[in-house]
Amino acid sequence: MMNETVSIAKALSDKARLRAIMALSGGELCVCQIVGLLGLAPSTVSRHLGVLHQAGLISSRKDGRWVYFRLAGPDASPPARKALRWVREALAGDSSVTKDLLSLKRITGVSKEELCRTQAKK
Amino acid sequence: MMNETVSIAKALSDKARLRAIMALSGGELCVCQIVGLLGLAPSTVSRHLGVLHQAGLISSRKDGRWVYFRLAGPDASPPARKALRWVREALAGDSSVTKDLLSLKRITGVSKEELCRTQAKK
DNA sequence: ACTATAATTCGCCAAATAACGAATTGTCAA
DNA sequence: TTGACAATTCGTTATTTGGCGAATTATAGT
Repeated sequence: MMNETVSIAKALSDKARLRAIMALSGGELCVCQIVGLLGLAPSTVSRHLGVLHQAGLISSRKDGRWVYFRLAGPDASPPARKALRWVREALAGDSSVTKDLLSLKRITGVSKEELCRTQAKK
Repeated sequence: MMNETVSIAKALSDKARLRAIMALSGGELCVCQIVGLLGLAPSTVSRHLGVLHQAGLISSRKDGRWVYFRLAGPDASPPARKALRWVREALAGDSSVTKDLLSLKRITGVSKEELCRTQAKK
C-alpha cells in the first residue's frame, strides 16, 4: 500500500506524464497522438506511458499497429482512482492543459496515419 | 498550477516523506521526534521537511530550540489540501503507517530532551 | 516477399535526488 | 560565558531519472 502510493506519486511527479493524463481525460489516444502532443521522442513517450501503466493509472488496448491508452477505470485500485481524481481536480483549468486540449483538437482532427507520418519526418 | 502540482507530486514521491506526513496527521511534531521515527540523519530529515514545506504541504512553528511541523491547514492552497486528503485516504490503515503510529506513541511518551539526547549519542 | 510504420527496448549521457558527515547558527542552561 | 543541543546548510557520493538515437518487433499495405 505504501509502496503502491509511492510509485503512483512518482508517476505523477513529471510534467509530461501529468499532461498525458489530462489529455487522456478526453478519451483514449494512441501513442503517436501523444507523441504529437508532447513533442517528445516516441521512445521517451513510450517510457512515460510505461511508468503510468506500471503505477496502474492507465491501461492499454492494441488495435493493429496502434496501441491506445486510456485512464484506468473502475477496475483500477482505489489509490490509483483517487490519485487520478486528485490530479484532474488540481489541474482543471490549468493553462498548459487548456493549450494541450486545443492541440488535441487539431491532432485528432488529422487522420492517425497522416499524423504519424508527419512525426516520422521530423 | 501545473508546476505546483508537479512539485507537490514530487514531494509525495518518497517513502520517508509520506511517513512523515502520516505521522503529522496525529498533530505537530518537532524535528527530533521525526528523526527518531524515521531513523535518518537529522540533516536528511531537515531536507525532507524542507521539500514538504516548499510544496506547501506542511508548515512550521519555532519554539525555543525546537521547530515544530504540522500539516498545512485551511490556509494551504487547494491543490495541497487535496493532495493531503488523497495521501491520508490512500495510506489509512497501511501497515508501516500503523507501525509508525506505535513508535510515535513511545516517542512522544519520552520527553523531548531525553529523546534528542538519545538520538545524539547514536 | 518487401517496404513502411507504430511501438518498444536498449544503451548512453546529463541532470536531479537521497543519503551522510562536517561545519554553522541559534537558543537554552550551567 | 561557556557548553550542550536542536536544526539547518553545505559539500560529497551513489543512485535514479529523463532525454535521445539506434536497433528490434509486429503489423499493414504494395
